[in-house]
Amino acid sequence: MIPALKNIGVPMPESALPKTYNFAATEQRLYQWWERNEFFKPTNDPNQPGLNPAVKPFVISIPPPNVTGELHLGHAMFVAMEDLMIRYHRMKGTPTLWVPGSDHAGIATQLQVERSLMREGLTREQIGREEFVRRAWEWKEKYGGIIFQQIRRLGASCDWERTRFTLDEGLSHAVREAFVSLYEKGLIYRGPRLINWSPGLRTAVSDLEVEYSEEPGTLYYFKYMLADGSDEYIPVATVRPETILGDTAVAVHPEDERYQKYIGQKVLVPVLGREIFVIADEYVDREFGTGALKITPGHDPNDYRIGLAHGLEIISVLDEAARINQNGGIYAGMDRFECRKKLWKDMRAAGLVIKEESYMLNVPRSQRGGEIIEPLLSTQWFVRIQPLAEAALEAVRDGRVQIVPERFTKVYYNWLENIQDWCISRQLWWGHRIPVWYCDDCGEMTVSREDVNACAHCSSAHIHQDPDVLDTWFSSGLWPFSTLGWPENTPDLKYFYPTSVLETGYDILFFWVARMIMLGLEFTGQAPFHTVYLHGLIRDEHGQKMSKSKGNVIDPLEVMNELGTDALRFTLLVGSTPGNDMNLSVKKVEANRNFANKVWNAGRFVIGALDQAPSSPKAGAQWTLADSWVWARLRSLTREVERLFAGYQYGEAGRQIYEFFWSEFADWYLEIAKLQLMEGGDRAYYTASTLVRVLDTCLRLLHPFTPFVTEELWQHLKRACQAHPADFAPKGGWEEALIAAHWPKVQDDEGWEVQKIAGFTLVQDIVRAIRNLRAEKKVTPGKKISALLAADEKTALLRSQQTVITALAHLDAASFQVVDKLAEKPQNAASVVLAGVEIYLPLTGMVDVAMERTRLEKELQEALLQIGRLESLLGSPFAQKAPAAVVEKEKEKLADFYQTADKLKEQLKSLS
RNA sequence: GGGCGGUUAGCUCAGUUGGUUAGAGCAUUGCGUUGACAUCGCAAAGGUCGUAGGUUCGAGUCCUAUACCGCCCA
Repeated sequence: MIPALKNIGVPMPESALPKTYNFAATEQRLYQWWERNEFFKPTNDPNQPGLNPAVKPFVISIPPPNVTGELHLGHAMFVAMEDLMIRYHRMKGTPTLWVPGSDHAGIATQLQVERSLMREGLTREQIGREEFVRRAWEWKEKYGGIIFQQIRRLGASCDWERTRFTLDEGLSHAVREAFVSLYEKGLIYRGPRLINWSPGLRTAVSDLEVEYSEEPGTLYYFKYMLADGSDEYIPVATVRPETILGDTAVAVHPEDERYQKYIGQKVLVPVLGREIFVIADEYVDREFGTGALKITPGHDPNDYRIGLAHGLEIISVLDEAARINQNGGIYAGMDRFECRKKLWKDMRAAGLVIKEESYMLNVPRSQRGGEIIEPLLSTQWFVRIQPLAEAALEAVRDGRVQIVPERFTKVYYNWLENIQDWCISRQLWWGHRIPVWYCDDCGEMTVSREDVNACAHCSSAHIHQDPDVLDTWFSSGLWPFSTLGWPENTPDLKYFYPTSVLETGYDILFFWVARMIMLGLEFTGQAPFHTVYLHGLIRDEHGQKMSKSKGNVIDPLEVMNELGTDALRFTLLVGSTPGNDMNLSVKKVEANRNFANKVWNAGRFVIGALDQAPSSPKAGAQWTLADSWVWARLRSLTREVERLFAGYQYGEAGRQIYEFFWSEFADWYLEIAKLQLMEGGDRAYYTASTLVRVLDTCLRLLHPFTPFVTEELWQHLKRACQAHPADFAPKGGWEEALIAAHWPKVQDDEGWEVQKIAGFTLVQDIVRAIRNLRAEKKVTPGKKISALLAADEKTALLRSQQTVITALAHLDAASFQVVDKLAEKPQNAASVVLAGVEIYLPLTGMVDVAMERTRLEKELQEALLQIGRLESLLGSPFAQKAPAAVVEKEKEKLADFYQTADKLKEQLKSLS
């Protein structure tokens, strides 16, 4: 169903087509035209009368970009991929919905607003929470639309009327519902845990937001003196001396003979002099360091676990800014790294230092700021993730969700099988505030979907809401259904959920995809999509990560400005394979800009060709060899594209369309069409018809890749055809727009194709051979020469193709001759043999007999080589074991080479 | 430590049920412009498909081992 066109201007200018495709004058105009004519809206809309609920829609939720983010190639990639899928399904006639939206991006946005405050000399603490949030919204209103405009430039055919934002009322409602519902089920809890603390941002972050980087550091060896006053000590090694201040045990392996005697004894914490026990734990690696391990449960995840197991005291020695707190005695107030130096110095003075060693550290750094993350004991909110994870694992295991490429399923399993509870509270101001109120009187918590004024337990009005907000990914995790209206059972949710494909980069498989599956299953009972398609990351042309500091960033907007959106899209789509990173260079985009121009010019030619076609044919179609060939090839291409699309092989499909369009349709058929048009009459009529059909089909196949140039050209084509009395309309007539035109139908071969393709291939080979020979003999391209072909059983075929061969090989038609056999070889002729066809180019005065002999001998040798190869192949078990068709093919080749060799021998004889 | 990916032409990459002379774009070389396109055309050169084994009539493609590069998890 195509929406009716409103009368709001034509989609193209009236003037004749320019020689070069002008993307700058096209893209915006077409985009607006599509959007205004509601081509981006689903054709079967549950909010409109006449919904057919039985028709299954195709739905994608956009991976929401940061609301104040700027377009980068990652966006360009997902837009290109998703728009391709959307356009394809739309053309197939499926009701299609692509839901756009953006993410409030807690940390990123808050930082931006803080930065702008800083320019006014303000901090967020100074202006207070309420004012800060107000300003953040202001910021969002001001800059939040930019990313959408940029995504529009990429040609994204989203339904913009359904645009969502994670902090919208509806989505906030969904977040509340999700939080409270999980809490009520006991799947959300609050408590002190060792979490990852970002001292710069002053907030907790989740495990996923920590990245580990290998960095050179030092392993510090020192003495843990026994508390009994003896000189004995246990040597201990650490990479973080400042945490010594928080040590609450020294652990050794229970079977370690060196230290067994100390187990249960007390040792003294350096400088502080605190007494702590020596404990035994199998976790200790006897080979590492000294084999004795200091235990700091307050500042190391592994120590934390040991601490819990042994009931050790947990001492936190760092504050929110990672400065030493009062537990650090004389070091209180010092920065963590400063303290490290000072303490070590003091220990050295105290004679406790043994040695230092260079050591490769695994430093936890913030994914956001890059600062060193501190494991810190802190009271936070967590999602008890195991039950959710198990359901999410099952959904992939039993195939309800399919991950493409398949290898990522293993990564997915591995992560979910070892998942830790998810810390969801953030000490930020920009985000969904945690819907929990604490009572100042009775101390109880009130967890509520609605804002409350009184404690649910004692009715006290002395309550305060939890100051923290939720991890942005908590709201993103609800995205596929919250954007459709959940928790309300809206018509959109009923009809469009579950969505179809979730397309994104593999780098957020855990952050986002896994969480959507978990939360989707939990809240809707259904997997939020049936397929996860993961694309790779985009790097520079040498595989380096793009970064501002390296200066190798390619700005998609600049590329689009210079080379056009279609060129960029085609490059991203065709240059990548699922799940693999791609290296992008502007050179590649240029090549594809050229392709868009090629399409444009082929289109200009076809449109011009209409003038040469009579208004109606006198008789039924008499297809030429070229007509049949191009048609057969096109149908084969259509089948291939369909097959590849079904397997998410979009890149390969694009390459094949490119290949066909340029190397077959433009290079060969168009050239032959010129000849056929010149014949006039029915020949011209049917040629024009073929040109239109092939171009039309190609534009359809290409449209999901390069929407702009194809739509523009197609509109021109349609208009030109309609102006022609014959119309040449495709089956079913011309649709309003290519974006809503039907996708080419796959058709099976009818039997005649193989022979036509073989015949035409021979013509191509002969033309190429002649061109080759001419180039070799330095015959100027303009010069028409005569040719003589001896073609045996191919004679009739080649005679019928005389016009084609002579024109494409620049031969003199009058003296072109195809004969069955030659009684006598022509003298002074350059010759070549090809699939049993002898080709002679009489080049009087230009043929050096000796050189000709050498060349022919070389060719003969090659033929004999092949004969040898094929004979031994066919003499081997291959002949019995390989499928008959494969064997037959080889036999035919052998026969051809026999013929060729014989003829070469004769030619050589006649030369002497 | 575990897992995954890559290794194919000078560069960047395709090559998905194994089918027998391995493809493209860019770069290089030669020739060429009076109407589709110089954002082009015609032609040329360029590869023991990382290495070593194995399976098979047949391996770039499947299996095993291994080297190097990269990524993810711990």
